[in-house]
Order: sequence, then C-alpha cells, then structure tokens
Amino acid sequence: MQQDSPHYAHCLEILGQSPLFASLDDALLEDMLGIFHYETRDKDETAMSPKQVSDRLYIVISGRAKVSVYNPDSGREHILFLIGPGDGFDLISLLDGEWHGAVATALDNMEVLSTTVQHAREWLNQHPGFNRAFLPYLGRQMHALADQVVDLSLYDTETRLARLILRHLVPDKLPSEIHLINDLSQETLASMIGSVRVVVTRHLQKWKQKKIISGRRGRWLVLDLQSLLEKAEQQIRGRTR
Amino acid sequence: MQQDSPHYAHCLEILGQSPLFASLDDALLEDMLGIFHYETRDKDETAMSPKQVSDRLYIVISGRAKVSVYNPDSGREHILFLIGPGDGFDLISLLDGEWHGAVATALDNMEVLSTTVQHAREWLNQHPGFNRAFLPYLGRQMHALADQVVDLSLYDTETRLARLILRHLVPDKLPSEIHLINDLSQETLASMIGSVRVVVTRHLQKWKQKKIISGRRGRWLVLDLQSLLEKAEQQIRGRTR
DNA sequence: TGTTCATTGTTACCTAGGTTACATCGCCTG
DNA sequence: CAGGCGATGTAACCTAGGTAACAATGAACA
Repeated sequence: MQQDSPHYAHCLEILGQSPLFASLDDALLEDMLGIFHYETRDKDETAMSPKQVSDRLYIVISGRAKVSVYNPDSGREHILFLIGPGDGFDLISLLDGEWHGAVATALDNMEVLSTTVQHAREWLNQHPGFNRAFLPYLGRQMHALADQVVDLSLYDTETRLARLILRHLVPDKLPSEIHLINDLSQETLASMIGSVRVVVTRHLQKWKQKKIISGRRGRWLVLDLQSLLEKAEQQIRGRTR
Repeated sequence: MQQDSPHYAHCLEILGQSPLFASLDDALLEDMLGIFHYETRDKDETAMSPKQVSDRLYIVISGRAKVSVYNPDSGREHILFLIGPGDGFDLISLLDGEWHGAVATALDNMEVLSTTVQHAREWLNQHPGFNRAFLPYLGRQMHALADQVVDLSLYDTETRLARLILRHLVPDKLPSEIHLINDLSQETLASMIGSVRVVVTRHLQKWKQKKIISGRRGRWLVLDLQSLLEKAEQQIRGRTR
C-alpha cells in the first residue's frame, strides 16, 4: 500500500487503535503497511481464504466477518470466530501452514488489508519485537477456542447462550445492551453456540417471559443480569474464584 | 538445573528430540536448562498448575499427562490436551496470563522441568530466535483446539470416536495398532471426545461385531480401516480435498 | 488361590434438544 | 400500498445419547 493511497491515513488510524498493532510506533506501522494491499469485500461475500489458494492473510479495517466451518452432510455451520476492525484472519497460517476447512464470510461491507504469508513471515522475522503484541493476541484466540470446547462439552444450550450474551455485554449498568451480537440473526447466534435456531428462540422467549431480558427483533436488553449470571454460573465460578 | 545433576544429560537428550526444542543448538539448550528445575510427579498426581498459584510453567521429560477441565455440577471432565515428552504445559500462560480452570494430571509417573513464567518470559525476550520453533508449536495447539470445537459442534459421538482413533493410529499397514491412547480407559477416551463411558463402549462393541476392530481390554486393533475412515468421512474430505 | 477393586459389558429408561412444518411479523421494493 | 421475503415465533414429534444400575471380567496383591 502506497503512502499516497486515499485510504492510507484511515488504515493507519484503525491499526493504531487495534490491540495487535497499537504498540508499534508509527514508523514501524508505516513500514508494515508497505507489504499490504487494500481491498474491499461486500456483505455476504466469502471474504477470504477460499481454502484452496489461501497463501494470503488479512487484517480487518472496517466491518465484521465470521470464520466458520461447515458439515457438508447436515448443512450445519459453526462459527469459530467473529472478527472486527484490527483483527487478523488466518494469522494462524503464519504459524503452522493452513487451517483447512474454515471459511471467512463478510457480515458487513468490509475494508481489509491483505498480503501473502511469505511476505508476512519475512516481515515478522525482521521485526521480532512485534511478537510482544502478537503472542498475547494469539493467547486470547487460544483461550477463546478453549472456552468454546469447554462450553460445548460440559454445558447445555441454555448455559452456552447465556455465556455468549454475557461475553458480549457492554460492561455498563443495567439495563445493559448487548454489544456486537445485537444485530446478528438468531440463526447466527445458534451457530456460535453449536445449536440451531429453534432452540435459541426457545430460550430467548422463555427468558423474556421471566423478565430476564426484553425487546425483540435483534434489539435485546438484559433486565436481570443476576439471573443470567446464574444460568452461566459454572463459568463465573471459574473466573472469579 | 545444574550441569552436574544426574538428570542433566537425560533431559538434554529428550529436549533435543522434541519438535519444540530440536532446532536449538546445544549451547542454547543448555542455557535454557539453567532456568529450569527438575521435578517428578507420581501417576494420578495433580501434576501441575493447581489453578490458584500457577505462575509456573512446565516441560515434560517422561510420562504423559492430561490437561482437563471439570464441570463441578455434573462431575463431568473434558480433556483438552494429552501431553507427552517434549511437550510444554501452560505455555499459553507465557502469552496471555492464566488459563483458569484447566488442571493437569499425571497419567504415568513423570519427570518434568519447571520454571516461573517470569523467568521464561525473560529468556524468551533474550532469545527471540526461539519463536521460530515456538510459533509453529502454538499453531498446532490451536489447530488441535479448533478440531475439537468442530468435532463437538458438528459431528456425532460415533464420528468423534472414529476420528480420535484415526488421529492416533500408527501410520502403518493393517492391522494397525492404536498408538498412545491404547492403554487409556474407556472413561478417559470418553472425556476426550466429550461423551461418557457407556457410549464409548457401545460404539466399540458395535464396531467389534462388524469386524471393524478387534481385541479388547484396551488392546485394540483396527481391522477395517476403510470403514473407520467412512465413519469419519467429513473430516477426511476436509483434509484431502 | 482366594479376595479386592477398577475397568468393562449390557440393559432399561428418560430427557435435552434437534427436525419439520407452519403461521406471523416487519422490512424493503416496485 | 401490495406483494415478496427473510427473520422470527410456536408447536408436535422423534431420536441420539446420557443416567442409573448391575453383572462379568481380570489384574494385583496378600
């Protein structure tokens, strides 16, 4: 990406705010931008890494994407990650070749930066200091995956849904809005917790009757945080004790 | 660990064979050994990281351990990783603070090396070249976790069991022995695939009748690899296409 | 060589949650 | 404003697989 690109300043700003890149000073950041290309993706477009070719990796500038995996037989989808501005996709490929089977799809119109794994590796070797930010970032991803395994294996759908919501609450006073996932369809929610739409609707509706949440049509509010926390108790225990 | 320790040579040899450390030259390896302590763990002992205190991290020299997580209510256990000689545990803590909730338990009598996260971080900073081996190692861990998520969310218990076995086959001609997990109890197998013992027994017994596997009492042989592969079809598809 | 204890095999039973199928809502577009 | 369409709400039904309970096996040890 060239200095004179109309998007240059914009990208620089976004990256500066991202936890992954915030620690880099401007000079380094600009150096890095040099190996990237600016691209856009339309909503619902298979955003990146159509598994065959992907020797590329991406950084999100604006918009969100889901990284998911499909069961061709049942047609079911599971969403591994939700990624937004400042997040990278397929960064894992930097580490250890390809992760086949996962596909990223744009949830909104997006701006992304892309480069080849090759270039990124070289850059990384020349700038080992970047690991200071990169390793913690990977750590968070691993934790997120581990959390999913634990959820799927040890807890029921109600608990999993409660946790999904709690993880995305804006940490504010009640009634608290549900951040990020608010405008996602129940279908999408379902494939984030490894279940199906009908089940998500069931729980949501039950909670609504119990006055734990209110609203509808993707604009939910949490009324009774305490109850939700109880549904997700085990997790909380693990976190606080 | 001092040069004159009776275990020094032994440890050096093991580490030299491990994928994580093989790339380090001897001088570097010996330098690293300097920050570690030699310890032993008895079978069934909570090997490491009793979640509260763990500002330590470990490398396995001999024996195996399971890294698992529990649901206090149901009493169910799920095994996140199986680790053996050359593997590290809690290396993730290097990246991103603690991963609460996971406990490592020795499956055999073990020899381990331990050090503090603090020391390890310092060493890592002084030896950024280690990342060359460390990052791919992390990558493999992430893939393993992602595989688990996919399995749990998209496939039934039979498929999951088939895959667990296939992943541990010694890549040899038939009848093929089942490596590593061979001497693990069905209980343990169950908690590796997120199910319960009875179900594992059911599938194993059914396969035995169909002549897909033979043997018993933890000494199983795969007779009909093809059938097993079919049970696990989707995964294979993902891998080979 | 009996006794003990953990691991297995086997069965009957029961429920969380997945399937299917519709009816309804609300938004967008012509 | 009508029609179309995706996203929702709901209900009837069904099954994978979890629970509970017990019997059989076999290794370990006295």
